[in-house]
Amino acid sequence: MTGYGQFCAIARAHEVLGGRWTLLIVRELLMGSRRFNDIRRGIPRISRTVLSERLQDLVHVGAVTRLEGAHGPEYDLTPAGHELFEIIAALGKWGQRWLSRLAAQEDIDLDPLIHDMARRVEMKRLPTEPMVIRFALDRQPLRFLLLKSGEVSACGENPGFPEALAVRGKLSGLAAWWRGDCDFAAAKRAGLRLEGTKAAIRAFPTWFQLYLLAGIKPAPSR
Amino acid sequence: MTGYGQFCAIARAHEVLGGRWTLLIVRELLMGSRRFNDIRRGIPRISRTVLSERLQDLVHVGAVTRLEGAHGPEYDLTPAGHELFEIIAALGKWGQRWLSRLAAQEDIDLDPLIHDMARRVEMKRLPTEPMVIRFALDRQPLRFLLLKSGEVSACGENPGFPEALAVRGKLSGLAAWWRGDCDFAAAKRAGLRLEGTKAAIRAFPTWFQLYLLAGIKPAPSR
DNA sequence: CAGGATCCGATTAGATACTG
DNA sequence: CAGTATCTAATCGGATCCTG
Repeated sequence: MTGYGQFCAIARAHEVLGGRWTLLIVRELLMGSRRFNDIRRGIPRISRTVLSERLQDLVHVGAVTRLEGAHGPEYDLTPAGHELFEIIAALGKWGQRWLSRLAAQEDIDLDPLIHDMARRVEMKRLPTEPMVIRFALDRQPLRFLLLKSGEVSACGENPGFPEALAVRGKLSGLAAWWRGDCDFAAAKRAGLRLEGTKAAIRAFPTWFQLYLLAGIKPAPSR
Repeated sequence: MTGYGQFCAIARAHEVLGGRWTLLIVRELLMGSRRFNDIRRGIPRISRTVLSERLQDLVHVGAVTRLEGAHGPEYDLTPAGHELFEIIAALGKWGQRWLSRLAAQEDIDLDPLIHDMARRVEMKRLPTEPMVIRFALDRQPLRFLLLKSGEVSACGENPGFPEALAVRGKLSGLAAWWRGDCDFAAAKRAGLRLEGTKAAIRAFPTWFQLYLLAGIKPAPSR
């Protein structure tokens, strides 16, 4: 069957937005991604085929525009698309409040996390010298985060700057800290490790604004 | 693949709530349905198998409880489930504002509409005498709405009261009026017909509070 | 009424290869 | 880089039959 057969706006909205991946793509656009492969970096498990389909669907329902930019296609939200923020925010708030946060969230990828961290670097707090942070976590692919004034980017090999810090150990610890579940000391106790100069180790947690929803804390016990 | 592999609460919430039908079931529970087949009346296209699965999933994530009532199982929302209202409301608001309302919404079922109308009868405005309204629309199954003081119910045959009114013609017109897209006169011009005494025909639109989201109007042009 | 169990067809998604 | 085309594998959903 294809539709819900309902007059109700909730059902009709869910028909066009409820598909797998769709709202995650909108989330990426809300966070500022514009290019096809930029969106993919935030959602690495989506296939190109499906991303392409979903973007076309979103254009079709009027939430997204596709424009030929100077360096290739660019996607952007329409006014209707921007209003999807309310839905995304409500989903995120509910998730932060009610989904078990300490549960063994082992099946996550590093790339979306790095992608988010790169977007939320506090430039002003960075040392003036350019540097690179190495992420060598669990079974994740090796990643490097380049931090220099006015430029932050993630890549698979050191782009040629001094390695100020290495992040090792358990990805789940890094994610728990980033999500606002625990402070950095607890993340270390959960198996995250930093290696580098004492100064860099101490400063690292201050270089970022945490995850956008980190301030939303779990609902009281149960 | 099963999960999105993301740390993000939006993605994690979507993993447990984003399945087909799931949020519609929550909508029904928010509207007051408690019994298995009561939920089905509001969502006739769901199969019993899937409804059963989805309810179990919702119990598993902690949004719903299942209790053995005197007359069989009853489902209810937990505190976490009640907070899903924010997501549902955001979805509904977006749908009312941005989804084309006049588009040929021909593929809808009468039953969910009657189900909703039955919930939103304005008792005080009803005549004192019990009565029945016949719904004979398009290719929809014949339905009867029994209105008597303190009791409203929909059924497939006249339960034995005078038929004050018959509603005929196009279901899409009735739905458009109910959703708040047009007034009743416009619904008639779109192919809806009422048959009965002049007084009943005039009074009919006043017997109901319209659809919960009827007050949310479309976003300005485009 | 409220499901569980099974089977089978429809849909969807991922992998792969190819294009401008 | 940004896709499209095609094939196949996995998943999902509906119909049917059965139970307490």
